[in-house]
Amino acid sequence: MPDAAGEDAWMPHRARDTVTLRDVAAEAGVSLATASRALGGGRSVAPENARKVLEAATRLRYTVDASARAMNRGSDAIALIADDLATPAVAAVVAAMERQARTVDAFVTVSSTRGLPELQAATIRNLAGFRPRALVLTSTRISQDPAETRVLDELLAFERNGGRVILYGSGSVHLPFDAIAVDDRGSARLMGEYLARTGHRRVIILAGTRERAYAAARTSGYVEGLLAAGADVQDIRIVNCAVSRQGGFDATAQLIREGLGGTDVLVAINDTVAIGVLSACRAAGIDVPGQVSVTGFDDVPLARDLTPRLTTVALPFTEIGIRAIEMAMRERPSEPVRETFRGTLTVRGSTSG
Amino acid sequence: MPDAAGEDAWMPHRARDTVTLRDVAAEAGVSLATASRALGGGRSVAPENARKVLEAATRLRYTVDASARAMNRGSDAIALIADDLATPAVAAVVAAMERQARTVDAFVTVSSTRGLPELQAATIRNLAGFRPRALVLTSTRISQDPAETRVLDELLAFERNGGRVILYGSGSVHLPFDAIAVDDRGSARLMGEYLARTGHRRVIILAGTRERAYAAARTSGYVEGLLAAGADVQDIRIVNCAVSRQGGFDATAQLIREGLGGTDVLVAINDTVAIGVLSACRAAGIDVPGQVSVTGFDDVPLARDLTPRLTTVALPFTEIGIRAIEMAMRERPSEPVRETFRGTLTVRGSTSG
DNA sequence: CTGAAAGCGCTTACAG
DNA sequence: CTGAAAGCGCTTACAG
Repeated sequence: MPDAAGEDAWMPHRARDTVTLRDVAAEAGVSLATASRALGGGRSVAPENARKVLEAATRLRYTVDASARAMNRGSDAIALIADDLATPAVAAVVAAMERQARTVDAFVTVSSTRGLPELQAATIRNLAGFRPRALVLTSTRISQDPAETRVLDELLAFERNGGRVILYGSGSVHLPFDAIAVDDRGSARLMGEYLARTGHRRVIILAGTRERAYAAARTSGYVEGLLAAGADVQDIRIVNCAVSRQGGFDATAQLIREGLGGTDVLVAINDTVAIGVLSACRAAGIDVPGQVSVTGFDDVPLARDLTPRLTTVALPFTEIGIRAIEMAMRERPSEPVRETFRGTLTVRGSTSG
Repeated sequence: MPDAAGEDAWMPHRARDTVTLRDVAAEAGVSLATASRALGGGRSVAPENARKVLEAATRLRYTVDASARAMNRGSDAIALIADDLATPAVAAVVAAMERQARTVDAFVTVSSTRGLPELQAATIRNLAGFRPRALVLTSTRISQDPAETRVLDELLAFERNGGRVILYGSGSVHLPFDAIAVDDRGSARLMGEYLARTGHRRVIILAGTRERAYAAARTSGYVEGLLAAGADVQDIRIVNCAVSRQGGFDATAQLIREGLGGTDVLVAINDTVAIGVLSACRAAGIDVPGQVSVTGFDDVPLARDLTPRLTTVALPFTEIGIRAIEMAMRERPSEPVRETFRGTLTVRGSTSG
């Protein structure tokens, strides 16, 4: 601590330079190397010395400088880049990642990009500067934007420099990185089959919008399942809507105005839309599931708290978060690994039958 | 690049060592120092050389090592620690912070702690290791937990080591750090006055729970305003509820079951609770604002999309985010600075009068 | 404007 | 098990 006035050491309330490993070593009466080993790897240090160092460290409130450490042994940070952190599904995955990371001495950092390719690329580049162990990218937005290739470039550059890249989401199937995917189609199919099996025949699918990566897959899955279990393609109607509570509300209100006719079920592209659907039904005095069933997809925490409780397809967010960390922590495999999760049909109160 | 087989340079698909500033300098035919200056400060470099360096850097896809840079000139990261990132109010502040940070070449990192003091302390410690420029802590949870003092200790230690600490939220008024506060009481008072002025006399306040730092202040403010504008204390009822959509829903459903009597308005502690209140009213066929008015607090983005649109107190989240960054970027003032924001009464469709 | 050199705070072969 | 020394990738006085 290069301090002109030695007196400063006695004035704990004055701002001072950071306490450094050198200070700890001095305080403990050992060499820098020993202090480092005692706090770091824990490799071969006399118990007596280890104790002295630990004590000195806590006495001095020493915190290792993560930058300096990262320069030598690599970072233990894992950076997640998502469109929007306030989405329940993303929040669930993040929570699981954080929990899992703690068990392997890693550290999760999150950033959001609103799904904008330029911002994604810039964020990757920024984060890459920290040389994190891995970058986990998840996006529900599809785009043919030229900026998209910049995203790919940045990812490749990061990997070339030794970082791990993990993709999560149904897009980007063709990219040369480890990936965690959700079998949206197969999962949605389970819902379609269940609905047709329980007598739902006239179906309206609130399919979201094309720029959502999962929209087409889920919609196809719904239709497939319905047909496979006996529904008639003539009785299935597909309606687009904004992917939000409000989008579900508006689309449903509109449908109600036009007349729901003999519709048996409103199948939403995800839980958030389904919540809007339920609100619109309630607002119009339509009983769910008495007059019409409603279903979602995701099983966000809120889904089981709604009235009625929402029948949906539960995605294993916790496992996904855990797996993402595991992939991030292991060496890069020779071939990209792709792991697919399927959802579980979760029947609750919003469907009849 | 210490590479045994020089041939590797010709095999772009093989993983290689990170490209370093030394490589850029060599490629540009200048010294390390000049390369550093051209990319870093921009201080005094011949235009010709600057161009060469920039070109070499992009050609080599060079990214500065943030750790190495941080060791020399300090980090440009600002770390936000919140209870829960998926809260709309927090999300709004984070978005504003990120945007503002970009304008000052800073970088926002976020972490969540579920409001648990142990996790808060551990997170502060972890992040402190990265020597970020500042730590912005926001928590809505109050606790007399002994672990709370560990939080304080970590914060002090971080500051002692030269970091900036910014608190945001109505708790922790007494702590010796720069703070951004919301005048919950004064803001709520505006709502109370408005309601009494527009003829609302029989009032039920859905006051949340005690462990929310802002609950008591807002409730007091509501009452104060109501009384100031002519309401009778006898006609004001305070009901606790969980601070969530479901909490608002349940409490309201219960009230409806007991009979709302001549209640003129249901005053929620925040918008999220108000959303639950609206749902419960809708479910019970109670017209808002025809039969009863409903109000919130925060003005989350969703508030204006509800049916009816929610009358609420708008908090200036964008300004708060901007201010937080500004405070984080400037030198520590000799005395802690405390800045208070007041909300704006925002009348929309959910109140009569 | 430029370069050689010292130094940021750590970790880790290397030789005891 | 331990310490002196080299080195991680940068930045920044210091002397031209």
